[in-house]
Amino acid sequence: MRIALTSPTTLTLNILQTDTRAVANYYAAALHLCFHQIPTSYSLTRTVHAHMITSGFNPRGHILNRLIDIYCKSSNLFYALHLFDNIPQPDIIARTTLITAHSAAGNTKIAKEIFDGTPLSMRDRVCYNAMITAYSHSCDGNAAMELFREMRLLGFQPDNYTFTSVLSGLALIADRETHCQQLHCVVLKSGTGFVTSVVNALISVYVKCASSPLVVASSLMSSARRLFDEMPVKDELSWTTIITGYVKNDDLDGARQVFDGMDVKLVVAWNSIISGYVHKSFLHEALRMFREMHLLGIKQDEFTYTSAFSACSDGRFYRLGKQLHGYIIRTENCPSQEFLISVNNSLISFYSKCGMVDDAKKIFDKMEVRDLVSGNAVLSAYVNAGRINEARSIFSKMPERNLLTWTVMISGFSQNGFGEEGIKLFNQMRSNGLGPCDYAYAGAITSCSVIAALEHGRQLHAQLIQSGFDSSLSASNALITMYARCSVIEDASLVFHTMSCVDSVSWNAMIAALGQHGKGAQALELFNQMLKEEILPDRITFLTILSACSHAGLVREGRHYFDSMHDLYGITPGEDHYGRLIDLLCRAAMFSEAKDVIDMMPFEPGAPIWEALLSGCRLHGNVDLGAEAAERLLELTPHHDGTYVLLANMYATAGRWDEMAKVRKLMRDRGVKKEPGCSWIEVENSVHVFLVNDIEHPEVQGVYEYLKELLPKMKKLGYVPDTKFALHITESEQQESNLSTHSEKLAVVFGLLKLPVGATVRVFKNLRICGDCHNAFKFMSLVVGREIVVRDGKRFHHFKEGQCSCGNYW
DNA sequence: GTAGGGTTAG
Repeated sequence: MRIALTSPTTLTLNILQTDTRAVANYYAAALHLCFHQIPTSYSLTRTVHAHMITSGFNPRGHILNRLIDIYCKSSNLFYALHLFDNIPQPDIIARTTLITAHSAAGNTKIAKEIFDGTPLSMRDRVCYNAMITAYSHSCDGNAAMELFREMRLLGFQPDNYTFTSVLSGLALIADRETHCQQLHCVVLKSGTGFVTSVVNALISVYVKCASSPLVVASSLMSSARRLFDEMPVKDELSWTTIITGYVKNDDLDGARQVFDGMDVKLVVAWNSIISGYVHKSFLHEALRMFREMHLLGIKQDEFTYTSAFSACSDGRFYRLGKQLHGYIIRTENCPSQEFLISVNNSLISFYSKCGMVDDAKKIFDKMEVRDLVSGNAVLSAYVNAGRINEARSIFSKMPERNLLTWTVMISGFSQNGFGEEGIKLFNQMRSNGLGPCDYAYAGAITSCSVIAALEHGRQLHAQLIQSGFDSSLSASNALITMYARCSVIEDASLVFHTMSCVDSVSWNAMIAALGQHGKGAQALELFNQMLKEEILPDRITFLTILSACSHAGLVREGRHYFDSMHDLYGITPGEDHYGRLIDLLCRAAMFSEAKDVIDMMPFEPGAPIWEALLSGCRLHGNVDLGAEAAERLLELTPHHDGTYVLLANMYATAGRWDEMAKVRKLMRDRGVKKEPGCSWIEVENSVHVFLVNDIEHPEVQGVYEYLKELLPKMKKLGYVPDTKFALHITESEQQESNLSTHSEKLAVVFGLLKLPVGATVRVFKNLRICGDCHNAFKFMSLVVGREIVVRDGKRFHHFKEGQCSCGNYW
């Protein structure tokens, strides 16, 4: 008999004897050689196995087990299983081998079948260990825990392996303090409390349990720390487990303390701390450590770089990010594929977040190998830049998608006003078998608010509750806005007031809901309540507040809040805030004050400022100032059609028809498609157009006459509020008031009244139904005795018998 | 044991 290993993959087989015992020994030795070449020994093993078959040798017992083991370990489960199935009475070793192999291959179900098929009398500790590992591996912590209990009840003594597996399984379901402590006791009693791997696993359970929202993190982290401090032997894992534990529990000082005590600081530890600083937005500190690491000559890896780019995505560090990009290209001579994918992915997101979408796309295009994250990153780059068509095209070409991909696209649609497509995509995602997460729900709900699909929104709300996501902040915040935009402000309020925890987004949403419904005073009341509860207002809160003041004509209050923004809350007003302030002043016809604000602004006025001024001038027919604003606006954004429309309407409001005619000629010459002061009403594919401010237009004349007639009746029935309401019909009435009900809307009503009952009506354009308009519509429905339905791109309103409801329409 | 891709408010 001769066995020779001539090369790593060749085995010379030579059988000279027929003594079965000797043959068995011979094969055992051959398999021993194969075993030591796992995982590349597959063909070698096949040769030995084939040899057995041709020579009539029937492998049994430990030889068969070894063969199964090798097949399993060299990723050939198929052969292993085939062999196993032909064993009349497989012993515990064969079974355990297969359980381990199936578990490693991710097939817990088969592992469980084998385990369940193993008689109790045959089971041993190793077999239990294997099955517990299988459960932990498949993230089934409960099953792991249960089997651990069963094992102990049956009198098996757990060992290191048992504890490590059951602890790693338990880490998945760690949300109960008692669980950890019980297991801790068992570990101590078993005498394995000094084994490094077991203590590491125990620390890991404490750490994960501390991250659970249901427990007090600090005491669990202290237990973990005590375990760590008392460990007789610490390995790399011990250090990183405790450091990342602190980082995950937002205790960067704790992490830092342990980190500083490390003799040899591991790259993983650096990375973990740096990423912690980035997540907590301590960007300077993150970058400081990054630099320190670099100066100390520690080799930085893809994890370090991705955190660094994430820090640089803030915009303040754009140049640094660019430099780092160049540095990596220069110094990484032979980067691995993993390195390239990770770093490029983070570069895509870096460039995109700094507003350089095309640079982000360039990185994506240049990548030789991409993964799902690359696709998602470039998709969200386009979505955030509002380039929805490019996003759509990326989405359709993506070779694989996950929940995140769908969520990005759904919210991309909703953010860009494509509500129907958002809802459609959400449904498609579900029919593809992907369970929505709360972010996806938030996107779908926002889609509903975009098209005012109240009934659909209500259904989603119900499903949200059913699937247990109703505690989700983002979904609830989206619900507030959905109900508000569908004019069911009571439901918006109900969602807000029943939320178990709210954030500034929730407050902003609710304040905006009130402000948009003309309830300016209530909006301010809620804002003050927010301050009382010590929630810090942010930039958006102030935008909302300024709008609310503007709509309610609360000039003094608006100015006060504008000033307090900087003085009390340290928020520097941006151009958008100045825009709202100017809007506020102009609506109150305080033009010289508005002009003063523009002159004193710390930056050059841009398009939003001039636009606010122009709209104010349009409202009051302030032709001179308006013309100046329009001129500036046309210099800055020459292709923006809205400017022409505003300008034309301004002249119309002032009754300067010659100038208006000039603007309209200009519009025709420059190919502007929009009509000044128009509303479109589409009825079963035909479109009626009403030119509202063009007094000479016969349809508009009709509207004006009609409204003039109705106004006294409205006042009599109380549909006109006491103050600050005006139908935009006569010059004198306009001057009386700070506000104007958009005459476009009234034109729409006028048009609707002439339509057959039940006709499908879609109203395009940005016709927001403010509180005043609401009253006018209610009144119309009462007077003319028919239902009026308005879909204004944002909301859906159903007026009937002098009331408005927005339900039961979709 | 570490990273990179998401949401909601104007």
